Amino acid sequence: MAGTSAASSRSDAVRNRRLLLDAAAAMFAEHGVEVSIGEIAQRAGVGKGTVFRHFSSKDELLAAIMLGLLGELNDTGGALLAADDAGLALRRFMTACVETFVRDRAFCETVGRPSLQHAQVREAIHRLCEVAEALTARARQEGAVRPGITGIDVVLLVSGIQHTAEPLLAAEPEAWRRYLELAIDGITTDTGRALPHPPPRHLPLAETGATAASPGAPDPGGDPPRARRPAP
Amino acid sequence: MAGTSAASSRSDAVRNRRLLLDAAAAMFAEHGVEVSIGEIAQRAGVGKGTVFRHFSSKDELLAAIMLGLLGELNDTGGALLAADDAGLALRRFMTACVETFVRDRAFCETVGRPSLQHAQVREAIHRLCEVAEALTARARQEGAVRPGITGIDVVLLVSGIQHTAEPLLAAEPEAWRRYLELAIDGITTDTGRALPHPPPRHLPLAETGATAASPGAPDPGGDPPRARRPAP
Amino acid sequence: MAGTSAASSRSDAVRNRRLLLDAAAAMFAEHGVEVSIGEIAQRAGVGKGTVFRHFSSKDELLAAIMLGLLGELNDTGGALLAADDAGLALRRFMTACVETFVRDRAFCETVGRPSLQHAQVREAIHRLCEVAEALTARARQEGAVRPGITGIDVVLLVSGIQHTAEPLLAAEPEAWRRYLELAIDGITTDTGRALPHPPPRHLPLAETGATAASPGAPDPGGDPPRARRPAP
Amino acid sequence: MAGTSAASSRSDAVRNRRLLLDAAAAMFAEHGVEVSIGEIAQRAGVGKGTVFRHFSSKDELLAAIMLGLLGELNDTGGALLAADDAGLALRRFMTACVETFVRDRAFCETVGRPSLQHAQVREAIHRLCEVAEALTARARQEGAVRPGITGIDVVLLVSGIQHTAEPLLAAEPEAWRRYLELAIDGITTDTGRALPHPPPRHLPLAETGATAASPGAPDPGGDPPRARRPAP
DNA sequence: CATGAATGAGGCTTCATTCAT
DNA sequence: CATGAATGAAGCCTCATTCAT
Repeated sequence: MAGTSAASSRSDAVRNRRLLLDAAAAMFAEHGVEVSIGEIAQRAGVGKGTVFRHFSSKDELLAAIMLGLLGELNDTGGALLAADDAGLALRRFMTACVETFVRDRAFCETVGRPSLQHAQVREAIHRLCEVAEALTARARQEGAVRPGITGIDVVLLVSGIQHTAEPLLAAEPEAWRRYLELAIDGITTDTGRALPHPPPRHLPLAETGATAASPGAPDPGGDPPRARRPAP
Repeated sequence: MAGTSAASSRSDAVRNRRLLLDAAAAMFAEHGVEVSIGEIAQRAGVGKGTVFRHFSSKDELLAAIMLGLLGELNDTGGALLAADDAGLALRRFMTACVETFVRDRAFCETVGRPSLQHAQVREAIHRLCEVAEALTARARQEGAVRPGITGIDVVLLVSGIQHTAEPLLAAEPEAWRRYLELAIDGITTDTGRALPHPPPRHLPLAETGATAASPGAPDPGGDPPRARRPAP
Repeated sequence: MAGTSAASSRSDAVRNRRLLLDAAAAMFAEHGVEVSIGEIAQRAGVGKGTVFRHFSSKDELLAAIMLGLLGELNDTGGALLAADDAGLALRRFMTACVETFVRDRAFCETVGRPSLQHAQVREAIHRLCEVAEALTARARQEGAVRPGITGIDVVLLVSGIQHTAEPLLAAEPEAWRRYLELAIDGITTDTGRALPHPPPRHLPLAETGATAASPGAPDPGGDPPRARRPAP
Repeated sequence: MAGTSAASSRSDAVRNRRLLLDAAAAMFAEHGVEVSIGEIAQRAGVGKGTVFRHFSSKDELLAAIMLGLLGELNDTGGALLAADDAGLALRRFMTACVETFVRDRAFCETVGRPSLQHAQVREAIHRLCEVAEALTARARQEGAVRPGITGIDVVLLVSGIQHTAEPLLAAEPEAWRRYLELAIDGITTDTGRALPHPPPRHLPLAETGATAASPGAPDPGGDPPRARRPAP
């Protein structure tokens, strides 16, 4: 019903997109990926249809938020490459990463999982690993981390740190610092002994049918590759 | 007691119960707690109703599986208390824990989360923390772990290790050993510096209002305690 | 598994039937016809299958109980036919009826409803109406009830009295006496004015396909004939 | 408020809501509260989900219908308070009530039962009792009803009248008039004898623990308060 | 004969997504 | 463009009845 005059459709849309991203970011952060589109729309003060006008699916919306956060981390990491103290830079990068994880439930559920369907998110995670690798390499050369530690290790660790601290966070929001410190100690101290498993070369990010899976056999039972356990 | 009940004596029922537990264990392990009762029943080769004959709800079934796994770990930990080398005993306990986590997606989603509704599971986790504390205390006295590390730290860490390695496991099922080693190095090496956050006193396990819930924080709107981030 | 010797199968069965009838009577009385077979079996201390050995369906079991109660009322009514004071006899019959209704939730839900499928129950209700008619006729002749009141009226009224008092019974178990008195006053006092609707000739008891309904058209949408209400 | 909400403004939604209410009213009237949401949706020609868009649960839908009917009766009663002939006004009120009961199976199953969970429905029934009391009081002063008859008596009686006539209604839709007349005669004629039970003070409407529930009777095992009969 | 295990249809409810207004 | 109404698949759970032990 037209409504308040011949509204400036363009700027309205821009504003709505902003409202939507903010609302979705907050809701995903608080409630995780399971939050319903309806709740996000309500928080944004728009209709549910508007969500789908701006984002073709819930996954796209989620991806947009995640890309924003990943972008921030990539920027942070990039800036830290210019720091003098490589060890401190790495520590700051890891701190920034854990803070992001700790703040955002959906980020935890999305990043570092092999079930990532979204190409751009995979790409951004890949870049994050590269940034982490660059920072780690500098720290390695400086002797600030033990040999064999890679950027992927670092990215995986920050995700794990959040998970470690998770049960405590409601009562003690800063508890993650304890486990970050432990992890940094773990990758810093050179015990002389080699780690029992070679460093990961790359982060395997699931693809629905890319290289290996022939399109004719799309894994009908389909599921994120996980779990073994032989029948007992 | 509820649901799990005593013995069903009849041989076919026992067999079906076994089939059911195995199927549920496998499905929960592979697909996590979200797997549907229908799929479990199908895998077990029984009707949906049969699941509910043996377990009064999906939660009871899940709890039965989780209690089994937690029981195994508790037994393992208990046995290791008799070992000579306390440091090695702790390592073996942590290894056993991570192996369980790594094998079982639902275990990861259930244990160490603050949203545990099931009293017996909470109790078993509590016992796991006590076993971990006993093992850790011995290792601490022996100097095998740095001061201030507690059993709860250990339990939280093994959960985090699984999470850290998770993206690699499909391609490299033993990758968790790398991160377990890092974590053990982290809690072993005494850097002299104190950790930035005091050790956790207890694992906060959600309760609907039972014993511990302070009357001042009734959380009426109810939600898994999680997430910060004020509205932007 | 034979068990405790070569049990006297005959007397066992008799005993079980008794246990079952008592348990079913109590459960139907307390919880109404919706009570589950499982609960009845449990209360009787027998297996669910035993219920179906003795009664081919839940309806048969229900009918057996109802027939017992109806039989008692018929006997009571029959005995009262020999009483001197016909008015008092009728009052006593009605009192006995209401007491039965008030004691038994399933009796209320079953008797006097047009949805009675069970031939023997229909027959017993029919007999109850005849007994009521005999008592009423005597009272009418004696001038103890106004003209035009029939046995069917009486049977319908006692059912209605229970229903009237129902909401009060939990708090005041004897409240039905108030409404029984009102009803008796209603059928006793001759106002001189004729009642606005002719006395019912017979109690229409539903049949699933007896006389009218051709077996080829078994009322597929099937439902107790009830309710009109044109679209408003 | 809940569920029913304000206006839906959009014309198709309004139309569907209307269709839904009509369909639900008809189905509840015909088949009682046990009718399934699926059947209601089908009758309305909408999807099952649409029902839940308009009403947050089956209970809310039922309550909406019941509140409508109770509202009509309350309005009718209120208007009759202005009538000259208080006795006639009461008769007309009772007639309107019975007509509503007789038309609607769910209304019978809902109103006057102690198992009412819905606060607004309880409230509306309470108001109905007040209206009935006002009408009855006027009739009492006028000598049109015998002493001691209350509004609650009247409300209970109309419910009982429906129940009395129920078995006849399919064959003789107006048969209730006979029993209404009897009931009116019962409460009109002053026999001089006091009724055997004191008039009900209030209609006990089940509450989960709200206002009136005496702390001494918390009914922990929970069950619709009903049934006596000790275990045999 | 008795048991209680298994079945499976059917009920309520949620939610991503589509589409008429 | 925005809206929010409609959809329908899917999930959990109950229970009368059948049947292997």
